[in-house]
Amino acid sequence: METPKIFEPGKIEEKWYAHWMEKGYFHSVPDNREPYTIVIPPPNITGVLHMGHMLNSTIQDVLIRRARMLGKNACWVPGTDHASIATEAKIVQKLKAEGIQKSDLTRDEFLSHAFQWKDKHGGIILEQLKKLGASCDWERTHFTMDKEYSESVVNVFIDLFNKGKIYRGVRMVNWDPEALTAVSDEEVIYKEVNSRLFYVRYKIDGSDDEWITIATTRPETILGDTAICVNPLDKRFTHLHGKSVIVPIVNRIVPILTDDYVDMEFGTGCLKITPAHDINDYEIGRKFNLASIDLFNENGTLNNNGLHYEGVDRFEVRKLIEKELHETGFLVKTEDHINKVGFSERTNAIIEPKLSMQWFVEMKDLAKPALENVMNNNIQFYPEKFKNTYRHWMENVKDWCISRQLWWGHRIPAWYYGEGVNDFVVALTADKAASLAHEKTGVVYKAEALKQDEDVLDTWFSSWLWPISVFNGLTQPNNPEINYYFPTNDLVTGPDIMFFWVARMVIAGYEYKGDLPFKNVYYTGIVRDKLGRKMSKSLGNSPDPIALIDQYGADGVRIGVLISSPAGNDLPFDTSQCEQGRNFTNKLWNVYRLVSAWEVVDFEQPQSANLAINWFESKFNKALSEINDAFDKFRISDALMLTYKLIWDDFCSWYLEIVKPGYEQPIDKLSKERTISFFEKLLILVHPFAPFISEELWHLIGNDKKGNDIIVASWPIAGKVDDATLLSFNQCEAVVSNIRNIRKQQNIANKVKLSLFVKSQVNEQLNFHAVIVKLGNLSTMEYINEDMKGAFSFLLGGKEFFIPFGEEIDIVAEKNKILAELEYIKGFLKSVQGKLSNEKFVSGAQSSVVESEKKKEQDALAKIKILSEKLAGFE
RNA sequence: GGGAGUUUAGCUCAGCUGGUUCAGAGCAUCUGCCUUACAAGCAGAGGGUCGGGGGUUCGAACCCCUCAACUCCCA
Repeated sequence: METPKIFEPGKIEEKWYAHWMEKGYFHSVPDNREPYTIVIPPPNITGVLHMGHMLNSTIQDVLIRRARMLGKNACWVPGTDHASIATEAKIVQKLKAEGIQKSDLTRDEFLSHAFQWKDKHGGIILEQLKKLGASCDWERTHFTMDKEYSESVVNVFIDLFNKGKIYRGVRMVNWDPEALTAVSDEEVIYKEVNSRLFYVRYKIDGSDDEWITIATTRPETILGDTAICVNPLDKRFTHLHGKSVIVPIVNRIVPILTDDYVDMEFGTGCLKITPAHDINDYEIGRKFNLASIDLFNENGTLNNNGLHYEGVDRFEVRKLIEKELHETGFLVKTEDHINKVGFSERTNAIIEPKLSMQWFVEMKDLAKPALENVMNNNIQFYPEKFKNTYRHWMENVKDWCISRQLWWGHRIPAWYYGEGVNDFVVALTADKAASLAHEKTGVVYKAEALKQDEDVLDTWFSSWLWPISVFNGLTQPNNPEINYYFPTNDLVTGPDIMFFWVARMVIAGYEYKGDLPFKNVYYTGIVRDKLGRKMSKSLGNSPDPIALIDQYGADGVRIGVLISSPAGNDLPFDTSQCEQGRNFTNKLWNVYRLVSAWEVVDFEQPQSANLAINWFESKFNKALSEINDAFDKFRISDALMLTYKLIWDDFCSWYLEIVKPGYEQPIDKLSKERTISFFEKLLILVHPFAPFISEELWHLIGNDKKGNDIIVASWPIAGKVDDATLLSFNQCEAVVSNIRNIRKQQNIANKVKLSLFVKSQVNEQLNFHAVIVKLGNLSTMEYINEDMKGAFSFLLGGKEFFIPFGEEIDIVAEKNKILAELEYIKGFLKSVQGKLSNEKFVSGAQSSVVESEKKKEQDALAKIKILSEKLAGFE
């Protein structure tokens, strides 16, 4: 059967993935090998695979596959995150489409809908990862709301509460009026928006016609003003200190305060204070003990403090109140203005700062070991620059609002026995709570009489336990698995969740295991499109990864996303990169086509082949050390590029071209064996990047019989490197290139055989004589002592090479070429001599540097001599 | 407003402690080849005042100052 010219990935991917699964290669159990563990950043169960996952997962798979080949017990734990806000929103939406309102359902009914949805759609993204070749230990798949996992989360809450690190209180929080929940500071995204600055005048209380003008971007909050404030140093307002103003529309009399928080340059230098709806105003309000007048309902409409605007949406009120202020003469003017507005990360609704009763984690003490151990590199960040960002956040860490007014998530284990603020206890079960309440109050409560907190916990309050809880490290402390796999080795994630997740996992690691959760954190960049835009659903600029895999093959896509994505750098993605990846797999395929077609006959190995084998042995070993080094430094793209060049340039373009016999000629046994053995090793190196084709070819070249698979083949050990061989091969390459160059310039067809003459002081053959003859397509290659006239020539390593002119030769062009070269060398000599004649250089520079300059001078002089003689030869 | 980072070929990036023919790689481009594994290929070539300016040094892509542009984080 004819082997197709083009590699067809679709045919083999499923086959090998099923084979690997069947053999259980992905599954890990603790043994006496060294563990190598990665926990996947669990994607949202609502998610479908996007390019960010592709990048992230490919990197993890590369690391895992290489570790497996290095003989480690590789364990990549997959799973999904319940993603409370995103998922709840999705389910609410879905129910709405079916004509069901969330408010019509009980909590239990809603949750049953949610779990049904999860069971049906929750695993899509994991199935997609399989197409990519991800070698996750699927038997270990976890979900952040699994029974045992949930137990860990709730217990951690109880534990932190008992340690006094969790408290409940009324604070200014970020309110998402669409999701109807509080969110953490990290879930607010500030964006610049075009808005307007409204100048509104307030009448000074007790005056006839004296006014003060404030500037605000939020005129609708005027109804909640309880003061206005100026800078104490602002001379414009000194005469008003201690007076009061009348707030328009509500006609409330509020004081004029002074505080240096107020920026004299901004607006009018006079600020209205609405403590209920702005974090800074809130602080000022606390300082001056001002009343907070809450204006908004949970959904962003105005409440009964909004007077005639009650029930109207906050942005609608902004328009209406502008009109009213204008008509009543309070609005002085408006200006266009750019300001930063907070948006909800999940719903994109504009966040409303709102006072509310929530649960918080006190972060300050918890953060200490987490900061320390990153700063001292116990946990290493790649790239290191992210340490700065991390430190900045940790040093200014704020308390973490962890309660969410949602149903989908881990319900807060607080039980209320009364109406008072402190009438609650925290416990795992109602029974336990009842007895605690009894202890606390002396009153006997029935478990059924207690009311559990309605709120659930922030998703990240469960994700931060991920590296511990996927091994049940909290529910079964010191079980063999947690002891074996934890701390995990590497974490691969995006810098965008450094605070949400990475920092908090580090905190949890130290708090609950007294140890780091992972040793290295590799931050990937953001995948962007050709135009540099972030890939997103709304822009529609994100290619469908599965479609890409269908088009280019999983291996091609993996190479495509890795080929230019150094750690921490954004990846400007273009499908042409997948094309490059696919072309590379095709190249590998054709190596197989070539080598497999060689017919072996027993004859003596040609010298050129022998030389090539010796050279490639060294070349391979050298490249292998470089590749290992790149991996050790998490320079994955470099490792790939080194592998790519080793295969394409060194192996295919040089080695195979030397070894390969002429058309329909047989090959000797030894050369074929050695070639296949090199190819095997190269396939191993390429396997982490291109698992499917490497497995396929591994079997096609005969490893079927041995019954082993490349996925568990041993990573090669770098052997001896003979530098002298590498050096002389470089020379050989240069000679061949020069010959080809002359062919090209003179339009001499490749088929035409040439003669090459080498003039050399020492009368010995070049090391790679036979190789040059073969690749240069030479009829003869001879050594001479005299210059040759009537020939093209080039200089290399102190030797002069001549190719006699054939017929139609352009003498003038040849002469000009030599002249140009001479010119260049003379310039070079001048700069070298300039250095050497500079006394400061000779005395100041290291002697080795001076020596090398002297050597350069000698070489240049010799070259000039040769070129001048050559030129004379044309006369 | 505060902080961090980036700027090297058309694009994406390497370039270590300032010193070797150090200005590099891949892709893209151009030229010639359907040569017998691969045209998804082969061979060859061109292309950069290292963001601008100043300084330190015998010597600067690299160190210092300054200006500019961009990116990210925080408020």
